[in-house]
Amino acid sequence: MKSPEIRKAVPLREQVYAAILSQLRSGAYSPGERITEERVARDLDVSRTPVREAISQLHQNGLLSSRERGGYVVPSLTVAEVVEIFEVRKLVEPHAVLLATREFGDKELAALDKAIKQETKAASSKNPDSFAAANEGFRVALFDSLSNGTLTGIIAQFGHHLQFIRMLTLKDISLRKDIVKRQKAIRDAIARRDETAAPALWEEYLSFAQAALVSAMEESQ
Amino acid sequence: MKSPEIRKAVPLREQVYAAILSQLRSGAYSPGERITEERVARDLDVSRTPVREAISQLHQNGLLSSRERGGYVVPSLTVAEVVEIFEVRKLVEPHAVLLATREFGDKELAALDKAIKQETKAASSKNPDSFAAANEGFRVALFDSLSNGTLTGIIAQFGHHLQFIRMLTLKDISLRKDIVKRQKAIRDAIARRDETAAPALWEEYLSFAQAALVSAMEESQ
DNA sequence: CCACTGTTCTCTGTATACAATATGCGGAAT
DNA sequence: ATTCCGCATATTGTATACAGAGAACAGTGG
Repeated sequence: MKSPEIRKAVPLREQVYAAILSQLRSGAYSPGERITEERVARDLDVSRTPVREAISQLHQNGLLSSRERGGYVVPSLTVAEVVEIFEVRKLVEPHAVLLATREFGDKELAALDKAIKQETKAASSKNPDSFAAANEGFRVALFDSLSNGTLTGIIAQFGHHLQFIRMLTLKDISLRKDIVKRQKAIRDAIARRDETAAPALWEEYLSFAQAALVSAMEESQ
Repeated sequence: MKSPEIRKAVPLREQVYAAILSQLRSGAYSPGERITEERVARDLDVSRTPVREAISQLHQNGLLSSRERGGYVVPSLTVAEVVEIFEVRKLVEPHAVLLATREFGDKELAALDKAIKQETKAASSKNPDSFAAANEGFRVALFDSLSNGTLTGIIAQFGHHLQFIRMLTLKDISLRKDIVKRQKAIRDAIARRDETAAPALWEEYLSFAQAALVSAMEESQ
């Protein structure tokens, strides 16, 4: 028997996906800029084929806009679109939290606690990246293990967009602390199986996050 | 000036997508069967490249399941999954109907009427295909022109699944007539801008459709 | 100086070739 | 007879080659 190495070679297309995504988040491409397969392929020193597949998936996930006659461009998210996303999140995610209050056991609560601990640790850091990662970890811990797979799939889609827009607000340290406080309250409501409070708290949290995001976007104009 | 011909060549990948989809719906592939790129490519007499892209999109839309070590298989929809989908639809679509009551003008109502007329015509036909198409037309007329693009995108995703499961129930002619009656009532509620009745009627309709579907699936076991 | 047109160049869409890996079968050894 | 090993094959992943559509641009005629 071979040693328990990583038997699963990571497909190039996924590495390319991650690479483009990280470049998008870091702002290496500016909104409206055209993304060409050839250039990405040269930059990453792979052939066009995996690049093409990665770009296609990015597009399916809403992280790249398609041009009229083929090709893709970096999307620019408007305030109106952010509001749209949050409207839908408020429709869907509170119900997911309700499921969590019904379904979560010790293991899931522990995952939540772990994410909250990481957020707490990262809350005062100068660089918001680690907090953003912990924040995403909380989302995953909360939504990814629910029984309704269709629901988790849709919520995961929002996550793709969030990777983009989250960074706009998380520079503010007092805001981060507020987020952690709210998430702790939600965790406790889930722990005591409070089917009324937990979804309501999450909806409040969404409204709060939406307001912070919108004002941050309007300022940065 | 040139004549207004169709300047937009339909990409092969989209033709392939449509071809596979139609074969899936017609039951040419049985659930659990493996789909190989080469076979589809041979059948349609194109190269593997567009086939590969079409299959990838089918998978992203949930119409093909991925296997553990690469490859795809025809998914088999269980009753539990159908219930999941309808749970989420009931969460999202009534709100979309609410938007419709606020936003629809004469043009959108006319589109609804046209779809209802086509459904009426097809209601008594022996073969359910034309009714299924008209039913999808109603969905498009109702949901595709709303202001919240994120919402319409998510609802469109459900449509992909519906293409599969709709056929299970539409053989029943009296059921079709019931559907048309309900959709007329919803159209009227939207026309008189009844923001309470229209979403509620749509939710009832969903519960009704869900029940019909579940019992049809349990019978066909 | 402006408009038109032909050319060139860039980019995507599609095909094909090559590589790597799983899969299934058959034979040999115990 | 059964199990294990190895080989042949099937299938996906990646690279490269080729074709066609637009876009930019320069040159020419008005």
